[in-house]
Amino acid sequence: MDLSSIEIFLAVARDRSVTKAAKAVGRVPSNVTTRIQQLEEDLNVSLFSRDGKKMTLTREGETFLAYADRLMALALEARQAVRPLAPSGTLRVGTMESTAASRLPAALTQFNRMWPDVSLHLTMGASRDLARAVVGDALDCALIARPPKAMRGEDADFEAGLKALDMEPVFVEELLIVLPSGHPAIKSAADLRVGSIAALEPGCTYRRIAENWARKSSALPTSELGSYHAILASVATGKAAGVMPRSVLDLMPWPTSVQTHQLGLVETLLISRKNDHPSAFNAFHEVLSARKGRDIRLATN
Amino acid sequence: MDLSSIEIFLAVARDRSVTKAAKAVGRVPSNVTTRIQQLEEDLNVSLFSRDGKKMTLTREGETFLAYADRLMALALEARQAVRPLAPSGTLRVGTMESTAASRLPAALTQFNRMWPDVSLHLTMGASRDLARAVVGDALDCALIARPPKAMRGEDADFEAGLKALDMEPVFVEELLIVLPSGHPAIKSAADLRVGSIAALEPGCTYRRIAENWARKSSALPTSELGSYHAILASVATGKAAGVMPRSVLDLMPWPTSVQTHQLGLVETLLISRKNDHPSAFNAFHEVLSARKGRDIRLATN
DNA sequence: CTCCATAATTCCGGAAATGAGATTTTTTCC
DNA sequence: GGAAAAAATCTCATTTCCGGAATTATGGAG
Repeated sequence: MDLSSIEIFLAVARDRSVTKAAKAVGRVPSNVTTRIQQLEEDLNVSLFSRDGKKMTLTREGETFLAYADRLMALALEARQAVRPLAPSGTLRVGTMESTAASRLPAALTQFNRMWPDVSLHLTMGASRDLARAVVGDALDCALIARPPKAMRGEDADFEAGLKALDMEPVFVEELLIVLPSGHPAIKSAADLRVGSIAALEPGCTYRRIAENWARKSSALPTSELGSYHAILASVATGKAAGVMPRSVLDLMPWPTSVQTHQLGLVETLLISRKNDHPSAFNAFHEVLSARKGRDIRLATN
Repeated sequence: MDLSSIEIFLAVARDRSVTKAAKAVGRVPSNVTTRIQQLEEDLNVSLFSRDGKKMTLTREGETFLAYADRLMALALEARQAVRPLAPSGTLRVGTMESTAASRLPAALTQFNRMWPDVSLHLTMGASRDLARAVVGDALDCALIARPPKAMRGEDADFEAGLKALDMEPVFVEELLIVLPSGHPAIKSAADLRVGSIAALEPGCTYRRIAENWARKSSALPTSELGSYHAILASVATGKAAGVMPRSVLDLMPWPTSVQTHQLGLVETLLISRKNDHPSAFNAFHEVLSARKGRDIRLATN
């Protein structure tokens, strides 16, 4: 029994879907299928009942889920416990607005409980600026979104800066275009019936992805707003289409009255300077890694 | 982090030796070394201090040991918990005298605590007879010693019977010739200054191994006794050399006053009919497997 | 002090497990 | 009934893992 199998199991159990779980843990679906099958064979019990496309836990799966959670928690605790010098001092973490809203609350709570002696300094910003700050030692690490492969050529500086850094994927976000409530479904930016695209700062990767997508088939201007709440308010007026990951949208008070269009999946990376990993950073890294498959994914169906 | 690495870690931690741990978990020493190194790298901490040939736990190793134990226990509990139908009824287990004495007490206690509804029927006997009983459905499973490769040809019937069974190694025993207290050290059977070799029944694998060894350089008769206590008493008279695994000798009341000679390592196998694994058997199998690296090895140094 | 036996590590080749894609099958939704 | 989507299956390249041989290091005996 391998702890990575258990991580995969947890993801499938939560998402009730091989495909989604695969995205969440950064693997390919066929692989997830086989790992689950191996686990089932190893335990000699069927963990999921395959009702067509849905994967629902069997009764045995439910009981195993409880143990799986405890095993992961215990493994994390073990990792943290053997740290020779208890992390202390300050850790300067940079984060995107969206990650701060959706993913960090739980993780930071956990981290604080484990290492109360570390004082966390959170800085919000766009991916570009955060990366620069890490390179320039103004931050110890940051959570950023890297543009998808196809767009990497456009911002050579950014990419060059990343070369000097350690990077590790910790989350996967589904990036959305959010449309006003009455707006018809769209296939491409040409179908947009709004006056602008509402996004955050220019250095924001999500904004760049959206602009890149829009540019192909329309000439909409971008209107710059300060927060995701402001963006959604702007969408609510009917004048703009917003850009945000699903995890953020799911937190918002208007759950149903918006139409969305998928722009694709974007990884969130934890970046840090190579060979400069203070104990507090490693602890933070471990806490984030342990949450990989485990975060609440709110009402994806 | 892989649970098999943790099993290996536990073995090394207990034995303070890569070589012994390798035997205990049924692997080759180089492999054990690598797995420990991987674990250390993964945790980014040094678990053992290599003082020459000894492997002693570091302080971090000590704290990890506690977690390792809990992880293995939790994993076993998880396995047992998902069993769809709780084992019940009876399980007929055959065992060698030696295994019953040294290895089973702890395992059976644990098993009884977990599955009080299973009534265990223990039968003691020689490996040959036990194997026959399993084939003939007089037992559900048995713990036997298989002759080492070199001797397999001699008892074709026995080997043929095993072909029809599932086999899995669960323990490794160090087989010894036990000499009377004043007896000089020996290199081979030719150096023996006793009248006979004291062993159990003819079907006993340990006896056969000893006879095979003796035959090469002496013509000593075998005197057959009914129990290991009887054998040791016979050795104490100075007239015989006894045959028994170290784990049994270690349990005996005369710890120091005997001289021993190593005959080699012999695996203890759990055998069962193929495709005939009642729930209670699987539970028993899991309990034994989980103890692989964990049993108390008494004063090997 | 040197040689020898023992233990750990390193090195290397074959075997097994893993993961990514392509393909197939099944199900659900039009 | 057909199209879309999801899971399972298959294949292949890659990685990892394991066992055995060679190497290094240590402690003990002469």
